[in-house]
Amino acid sequence: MLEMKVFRENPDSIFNDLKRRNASDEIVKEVIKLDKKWRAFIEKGNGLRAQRNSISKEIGELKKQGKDTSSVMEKMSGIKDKLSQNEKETKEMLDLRDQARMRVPNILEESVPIGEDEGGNNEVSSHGSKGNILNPKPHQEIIEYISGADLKRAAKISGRRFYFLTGDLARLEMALINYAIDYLYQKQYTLTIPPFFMNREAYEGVVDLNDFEEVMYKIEEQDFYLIATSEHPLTARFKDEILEIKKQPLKYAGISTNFRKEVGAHGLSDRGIWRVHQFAKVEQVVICKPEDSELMHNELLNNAIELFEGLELPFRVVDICTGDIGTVAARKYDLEAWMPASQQWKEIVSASNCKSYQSVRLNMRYRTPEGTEYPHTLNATAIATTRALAAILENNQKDNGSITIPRVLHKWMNGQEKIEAQ
RNA sequence: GCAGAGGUCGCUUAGCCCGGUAUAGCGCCGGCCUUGAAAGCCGGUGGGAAUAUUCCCUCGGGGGUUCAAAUCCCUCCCUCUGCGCCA
Repeated sequence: MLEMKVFRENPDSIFNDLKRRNASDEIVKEVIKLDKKWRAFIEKGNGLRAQRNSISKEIGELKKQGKDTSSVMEKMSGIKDKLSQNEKETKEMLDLRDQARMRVPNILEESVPIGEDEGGNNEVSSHGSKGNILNPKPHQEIIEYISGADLKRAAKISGRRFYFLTGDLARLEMALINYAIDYLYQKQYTLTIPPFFMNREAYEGVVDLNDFEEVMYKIEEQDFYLIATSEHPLTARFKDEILEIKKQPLKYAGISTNFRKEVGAHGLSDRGIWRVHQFAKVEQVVICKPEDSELMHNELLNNAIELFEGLELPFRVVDICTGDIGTVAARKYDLEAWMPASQQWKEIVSASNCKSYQSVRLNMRYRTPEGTEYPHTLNATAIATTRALAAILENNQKDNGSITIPRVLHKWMNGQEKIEAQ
């Protein structure tokens, strides 16, 4: 949600942004209109309350002196009626204003490329080499012959898009997690294991409202949603608080299982463990002063790049365009791994600068000499295990069916260097 | 889950019994002092609306009683202590 002062002082910045997104600006006009009405109600209410307070004082004085109060009491009852009517209208107007305001997307950074969909994304850089694999097998086949996962029985007891990770592949997942955690520890990110359930109110602070239908699972009959990423609890953690951000930004490494409905996703490219309802992810989360957020965005992106360079995987960095970026982020970069079997680049990391969009909704501020200010929030994948595993399986497959384990992971695999076909 | 005690401005805390504009300390910011700093002293330090100046809101959330609620009543949430249960 955008700060109200943007609508009041610089609405053109929103209108221009929506033009770049090729989106309607009706909703912005609605917010501005409702805000004016709300302010008129507030003023009227303040006047009534001022009257009420002064009459109330008068009554106190009169009673102290033992004088008659019936005439002022009568005046009071008229004011109280008007005030309760006004309070109802004021609240309604504020609710309407903020319902509309919630639907206005973040203002994008000016350099975000313009485009209709993912086809408009810009490749920024590429890393590693694609290798030379003869007849590469897709990861869902490799999983079978190394006995790395059991999707069939997972489907029997849970449903499609679930899996048992088994043996060396499960060990490899733990190695990836440890690899990411140790890397971020060295960069001063505080490891944080969050709650996996969050209530609706907190959740509204960090996501697009559509996500409630399309992404998060709701616990039946209870005000709980399963988290879709540790970014959500880590960012919502300081809701309604005034933080002390000294020099250093607040930096966290979140780790959790993530739960996603994946509504509407189908197709060949989603087989195996690429798109699943449940997966582990190490996430980077930063809360910082506005002036630091661009720098921190680069840091998060560089961390992801270094992690995947360490894994010796071929990947590229993509600058996400206006049509593909969504409502919350002001700038977003993805890392896309090269998948030899399908000959496609596929998303493995997403790094977003949300600016103050989340902190406004969360009512999370930090103290400055002049008062309070909304901090910027940023998030980026460090390693999402299932996708990293799929990329490793496809890129590291050998002619004899074995999989070489990236060197940086050996220390968490008891020195094991490859996974053999069973 | 049961019983008791609690939730007050960034943090700590007084006020609650007995209703009438929220107290003090710490931290932070500014000023004085100083070669510089510390200490000391002085002032400021939640949010909103409009501004020569003001006005309003804010004591965990919601509701009620009252001319008037941090204070009384109801309700929900959370924390602590003890008991119970438990990986």
